[in-house]
Amino acid sequence: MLDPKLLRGNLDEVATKLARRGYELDTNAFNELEARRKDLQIRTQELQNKRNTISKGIGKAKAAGEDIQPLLDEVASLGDELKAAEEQLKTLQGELRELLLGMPNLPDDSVPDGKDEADNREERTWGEIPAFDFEPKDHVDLGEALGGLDFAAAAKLTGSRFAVMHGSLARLHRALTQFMLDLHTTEHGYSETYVPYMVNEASLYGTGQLPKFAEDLFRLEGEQGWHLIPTAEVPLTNLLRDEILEADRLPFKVLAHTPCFRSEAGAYGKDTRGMIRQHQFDKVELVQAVRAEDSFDALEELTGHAETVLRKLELPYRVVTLCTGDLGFSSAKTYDLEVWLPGQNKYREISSCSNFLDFQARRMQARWRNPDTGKPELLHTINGSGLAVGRTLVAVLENYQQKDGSVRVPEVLRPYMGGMELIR
RNA sequence: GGAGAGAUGGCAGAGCGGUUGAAUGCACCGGUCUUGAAAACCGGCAAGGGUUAAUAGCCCUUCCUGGGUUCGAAUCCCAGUCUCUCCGCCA
Repeated sequence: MLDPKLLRGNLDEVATKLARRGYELDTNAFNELEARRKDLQIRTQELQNKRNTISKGIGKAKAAGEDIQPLLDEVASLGDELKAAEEQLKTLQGELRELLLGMPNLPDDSVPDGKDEADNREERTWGEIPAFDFEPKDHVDLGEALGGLDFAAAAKLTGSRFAVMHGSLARLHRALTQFMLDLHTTEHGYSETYVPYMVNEASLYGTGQLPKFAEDLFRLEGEQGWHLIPTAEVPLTNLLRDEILEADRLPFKVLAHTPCFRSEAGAYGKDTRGMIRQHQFDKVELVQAVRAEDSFDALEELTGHAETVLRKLELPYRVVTLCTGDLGFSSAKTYDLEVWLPGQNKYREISSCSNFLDFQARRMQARWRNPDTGKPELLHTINGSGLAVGRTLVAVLENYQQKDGSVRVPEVLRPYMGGMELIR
């Protein structure tokens, strides 16, 4: 959520920045709504003040044994007007809040303008794109031939966009997860965390999935309003909701390995083959919360942590800065890590690292106490995948494949695979 | 699932329908004392919002959440959430 004070004071500037990402802010409508809010709020609070003053007077008069009837008469006339004003104010503030909750974050100045992923800016590439002396297969052909990937079984058990893994590939999936967890906890300073895979609506409002993106989520039946998590970002970041951290707890760095559940509404026909786009996939998620002035450094650092996974796995990748049109709702700046997939002959997203500034923190009142002032200040939140496990498995299969259809095991994974060097 | 108890400031813990945003203790911050520290003593110390140039004043809201009663609710009523204890069931 954007700072309401920023909107009041710099509306045109905010509108200009929002326009960069294709969000049209009706400044006249906002101004009109805001003017009404101001009037109504001032009037309501005046009435409340009057009522409070008289009521206290009644208490005193009664204690002194005086006649309270004149005071009762005076306050009686207030009643209806106050009630009406309070109700109107509540409605109006609800409208303003809805508007604010539906407004995306402002893109950082360093974010390139653009319409879609074609306008993203490549920052750097790493690794050699492998040259094969045979026609490389994609992960589906490789996995099915190895007997480790079974999409037909998954379709029978559940439906499309699910996977069943067997044997060495299932183990490779687990090995990748363990490798990532160990790397980030021992070398990058994240605290391993176990979280619920279902969250309530307040948590989803906090990170920005609600109210606008309900159709992307799986909602469970029942009164509670629980949803399956689309990413561990939701439970991890919401650990800080309604909290005030002491300064010595910063930077706050946590990580979790969880399954992620996405309805993929609106993705019909997209990436229908294989494991690229599933309703359920595993991910190791990195989350940081830091002081405002540290957040862009933290974004670089966290992106580097995700890159380290790819480097240690020796998978070629590139880093792109998402353009304004491709930027996620809550993010001010996002780097995508795209891994090279020989089966598709292109780079595909495998991690997304974002700085949300105080956008999420304001929604969830996540603060830290500045010892210099003694006052709470909003945190800045940063997160990124480190990495999406399923897509990493795809990348390993396709980049490490051999002519005979076997797959070499990356060096760093061998300890997690009981020393196995080759999957055949 | 059944029965009972509870939810108050960073923590512990008082609180009669009326000058209670809330006693007291601990923690924390500042000061006095001290070579320094501790102790002792003095003072300060919730959050969110509005107004405003203001991080100054003033005002509003908040004692789990949402309704209600009342001139006035932390205190009374209703519904819900969560925690604890006992019983049942269970990985």
